[in-house]
Amino acid sequence: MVPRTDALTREVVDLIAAVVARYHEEYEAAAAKHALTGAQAKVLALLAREPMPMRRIAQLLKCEPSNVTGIVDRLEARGLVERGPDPDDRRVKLAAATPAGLETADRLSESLDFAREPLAGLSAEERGVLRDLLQRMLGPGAAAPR
Amino acid sequence: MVPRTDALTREVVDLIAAVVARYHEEYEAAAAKHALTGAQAKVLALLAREPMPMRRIAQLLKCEPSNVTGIVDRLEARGLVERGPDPDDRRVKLAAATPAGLETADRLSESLDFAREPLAGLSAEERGVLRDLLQRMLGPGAAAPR
DNA sequence: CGCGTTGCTTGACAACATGAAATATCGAGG
DNA sequence: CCTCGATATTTCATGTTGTCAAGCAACGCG
Repeated sequence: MVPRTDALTREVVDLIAAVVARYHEEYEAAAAKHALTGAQAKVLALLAREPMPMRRIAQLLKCEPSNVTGIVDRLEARGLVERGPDPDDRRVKLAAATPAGLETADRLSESLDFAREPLAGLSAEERGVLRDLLQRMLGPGAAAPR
Repeated sequence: MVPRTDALTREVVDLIAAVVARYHEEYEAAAAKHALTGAQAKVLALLAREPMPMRRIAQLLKCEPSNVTGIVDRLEARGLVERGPDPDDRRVKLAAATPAGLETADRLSESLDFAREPLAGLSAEERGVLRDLLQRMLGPGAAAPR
């Protein structure tokens, strides 16, 4: 009987699981350094790039809008984020990072570039190969969202 | 000024972030199919391989033992897991999957082999290269825990 | 035996997550 | 203009995950 999944594929899947675990660990640790949770760090990073409606945050986080309300509440309570009106639609609230929020986001992004250190062990050529393989693995819709 | 992180590395970091996001999505979705949360699925998968003390589950999940108590409670309430005594140490409780738990874990693992499909687009040779690169990226302590 | 350590649970609490219901606004059709 | 369905956000209830501190039972060493 042919195994549904061959040994090599399984090995790669396990390695990916290890990468995922490691990524999370480092992400949470980096966020914690600034007294943020992972979810808060994600939202702050988004808003540091560009203000956006609550609804859009929920879409990017793939969660319910009612959840975003709480996360932004907590960021706002700490002065890292502000809610403002959308001039074009009074239903919408635009969340935006405050100057303090931008500053925190900056310091955060320095810590949370996971794999900068791990990747250092790879030559530029190898990083290129890795990029191509990951891109093909993720398929066509893998425009990097930075 | 030399950028702290070059464009290629940043690209790879973004791709890894995308892989992590995708992995999570699919993992949660697979777990939800069996009315399990991600954490419950992880614990069940561990116990399907081998019974183990609560303490060890906490170590593998990198969380507090008191947290594991709740997760195992919920799995036990659904008859997927059982707590038994450790013959060698009466402080220890060995958690083990029940037959129903094993069955659920089996069906689960079929859904949650992330990247089996994505990896299909890669040749065996390419998967080998990917494995080597990921291994080197993760460093020496990357023994696959399956 | 006595005592520090270990394994697990309990309780209080915060964050995250979902779903349903309430409110306000928008936009299209009559 | 007015109604009515759709959309954006919030609030509330509820459940799961996570932490930490405290408690209890059992271990094992001196």
